[in-house]
Amino acid sequence: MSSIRKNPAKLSVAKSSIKKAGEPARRRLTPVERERLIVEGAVTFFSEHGLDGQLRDLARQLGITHTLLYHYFPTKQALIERVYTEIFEGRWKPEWEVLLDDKTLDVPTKLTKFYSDYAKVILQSDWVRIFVFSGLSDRYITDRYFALLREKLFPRLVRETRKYRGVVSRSKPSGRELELLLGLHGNIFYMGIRRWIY
Amino acid sequence: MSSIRKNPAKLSVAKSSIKKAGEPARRRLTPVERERLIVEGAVTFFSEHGLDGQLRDLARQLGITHTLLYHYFPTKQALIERVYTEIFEGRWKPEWEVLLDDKTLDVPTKLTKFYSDYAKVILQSDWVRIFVFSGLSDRYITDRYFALLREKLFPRLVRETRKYRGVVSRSKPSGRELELLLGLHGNIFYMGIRRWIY
DNA sequence: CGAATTATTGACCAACCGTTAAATTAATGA
DNA sequence: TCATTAATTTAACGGTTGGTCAATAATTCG
Repeated sequence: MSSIRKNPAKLSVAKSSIKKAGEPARRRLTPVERERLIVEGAVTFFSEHGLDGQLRDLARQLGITHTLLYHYFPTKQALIERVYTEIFEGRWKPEWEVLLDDKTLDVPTKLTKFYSDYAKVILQSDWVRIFVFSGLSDRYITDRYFALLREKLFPRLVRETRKYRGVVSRSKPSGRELELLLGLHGNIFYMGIRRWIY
Repeated sequence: MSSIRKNPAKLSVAKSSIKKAGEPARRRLTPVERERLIVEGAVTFFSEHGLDGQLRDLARQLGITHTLLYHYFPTKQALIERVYTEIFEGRWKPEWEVLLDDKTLDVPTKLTKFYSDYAKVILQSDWVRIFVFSGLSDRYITDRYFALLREKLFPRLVRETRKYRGVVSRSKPSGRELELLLGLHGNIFYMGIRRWIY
């Protein structure tokens, strides 16, 4: 694009006085505001361009220089980790756990309610695309998310489906049970793939 | 890793005579042999590292220099296109079309036979991963593959399912019919995702 | 208003990456 | 054995990329 690499030195003084009419007199945000903009912009950006997307492009899209990103996040990986907590932990609803633990509801009702709402959260472009991008590269995000599922979701689902089947065992999930859970989760997730990836 | 960037000049003469015992006396292959090795190596490499994988890494894995790749393929994109034809066109079996056109077999038999064999071809690590990698980036490969499906497969499947349902129309596939086909194809493909991506 | 604070930028670096051109050297045939 | 061919390597270039740091300027406050 631009073939100019180095500007003549000592242009800065003149520059501030020139200030083309079109330029919107850049405002200075508080750290909280700026960080918010960066994180939200990063979610969109990485979901479109993948986790290999370049910080300079992200910065340009945000209307800032890429060096400013380093004022808020020490490394690119740190920014990516923040994106993870924003999307995958931030959109996790603790009320799901409450719902599945509710002893006044019957199992089919609980599961239906849960999966309906869970699907709404998961079936979003940024969620699905970032998840797949990570699965294809270092799996940092997918592994962390499955750890979340294993801790907060799977035990409850195993307990509920056993209750429904009249099984009383409290032993670890069998291979078949895990298969069922992954399959269930996968079928929802696959709807996202079809919608957002091809 | 290696901090040495530039070797002292004029080492080449000495080098050939040194030739460490471990070095396997590099052989010179015919263009056909070498190209085979490159294409097969590229399939594995790109399926592991994505289409953004670096030619220098691919070359190192092949035991050659990356510039030699340019002796066989003018650009990186040309190599990727070759990988596409190798995997997605090369593994397409014309006998599938013959099978679906066979008028002596009933529809369920044909469809079962076809999908069983088709799944075997699709459910391979390199096939699935390269397909997804492409879907996430420029879609060059996925678009081309769906064009292949639209031309050689979908018309036959629409015809067969209509025959099975007793419908005689020869009109273009309805939205519901396309949905069915994509869903069928997608469910098989999703098994690959579960197995090879996360 | 003038000084202090700090959000933001410009310049720069080292490593990386696709690509090109020239030099080298293993194989072939006369 | 030696000249020819061409497979393969060495060298280098222009552009890109994550990251560093000193300089700049918008805002705040005494």
